[in-house]
Amino acid sequence: MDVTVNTRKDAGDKTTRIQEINRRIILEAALDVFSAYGFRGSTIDQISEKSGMSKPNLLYYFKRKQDIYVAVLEETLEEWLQPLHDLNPDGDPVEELRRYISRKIDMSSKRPEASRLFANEILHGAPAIKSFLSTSLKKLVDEKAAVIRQWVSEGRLAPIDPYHLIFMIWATTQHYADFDVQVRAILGAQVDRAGFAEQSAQAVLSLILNGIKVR
Amino acid sequence: MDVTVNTRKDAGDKTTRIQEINRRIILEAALDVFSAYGFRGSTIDQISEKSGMSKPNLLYYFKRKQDIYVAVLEETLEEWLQPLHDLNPDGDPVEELRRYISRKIDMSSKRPEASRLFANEILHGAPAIKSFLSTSLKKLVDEKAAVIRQWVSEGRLAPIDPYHLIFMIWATTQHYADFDVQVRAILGAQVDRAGFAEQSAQAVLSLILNGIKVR
DNA sequence: CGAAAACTTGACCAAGCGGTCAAAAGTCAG
DNA sequence: CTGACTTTTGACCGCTTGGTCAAGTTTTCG
Repeated sequence: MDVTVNTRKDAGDKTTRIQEINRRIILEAALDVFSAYGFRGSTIDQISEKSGMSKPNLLYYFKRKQDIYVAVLEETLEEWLQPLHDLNPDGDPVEELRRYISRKIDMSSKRPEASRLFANEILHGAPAIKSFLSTSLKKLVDEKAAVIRQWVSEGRLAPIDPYHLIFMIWATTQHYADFDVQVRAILGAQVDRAGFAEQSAQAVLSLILNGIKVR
Repeated sequence: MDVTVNTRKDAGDKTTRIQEINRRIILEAALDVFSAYGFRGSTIDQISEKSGMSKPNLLYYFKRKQDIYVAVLEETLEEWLQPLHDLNPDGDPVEELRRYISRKIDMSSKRPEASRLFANEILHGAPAIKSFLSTSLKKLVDEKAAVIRQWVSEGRLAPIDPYHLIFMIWATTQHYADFDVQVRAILGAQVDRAGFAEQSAQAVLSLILNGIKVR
């Protein structure tokens, strides 16, 4: 089981209208279920129930449980990496990173299931996306790390290893989604108050940006 | 299933020498297995194989799979929180935080299984330790957050919300353990080179400490 | 309309897995 | 040594779960 992030639609098997709709429904239900319980912890029955579809019917659209899982991952991956893609070498370093961090936090708060899905997958050795990580993802990160390194060498950012900076941004921005129950246990009801997301964003932003600003 | 972090040894049932030894063996094997596959993803057979013990024998020491899981969590929790416990209100703020971060990174690099065990548990809603999180852990964090807040109000640290600071320290220090495969996919072999742990520690330390130093 | 294709489902199967049990093997105090 | 105990195990059970299948229903399109 491994993802190549292909653009589907192999050969000439056309997808019908019903297929389009039902795949959508299944993948949405599957994201919820897989992100909550992990691959092994989720059952096809849960997904079929959540999608209001009989199990054999669900298996009609995706031959195996793994196929659903891989499809969900594939679907969400691109969206998840878009902000990093958009990091602009020609922009202002601090402003670019601020925007990157903000978008990551925004995504984590609006689609925590996606964040947890990846967290779980990677936590358990990334069996389904290992090759993706060491090809496409590595390439993207190498590219953006070079940009950051360039900024540093031009004296527009405090000296910091670009890879570690990226890891730290990932870690901090996804923490609130992945470890939500822990954050809730400690902060209680205020997590649900309006403005909490902004407040967290502000804390993360100020700490990281302070750490990388030239002084 | 829920942990109260009790000190075991209920009533007067004495533990024999053999019990002592075998429980140890089982818990060690269980940590490996559970941290790699999660609760649902692990099987009693895996644990019994890893511990070189027959399944019924293993069940002789722990009646149910959950009991093993809870015991492992319980065992590791205290150790895991020790560094935060040791944060000294009377020490130098920056020095205290440097020591805290260093110890967390050290633990993550030396016992990544423990880190992953918790990460997985929390990621999936902390079914076994939810009550612990909102009692003991909350109490500890509240206490230490007050210390940090005090430091800030005395002008010995840059103004930052202490809770978010703690979350960020957790996020960054545990990232290298929890998302090891991703880090490896991107950085390749250098992860195994001597000094990598120190290099990561340095990056995390410099960024966070820069962010909280008064200037 | 009518038939081919697409879609849906109840019933079913085999493997995996948590857990039991009774009986055998080992340990240890008196 | 012996008998009470602790420990160990092979065989087994029932439930869950991924996946199949044949037969039915609906959609599509000439």
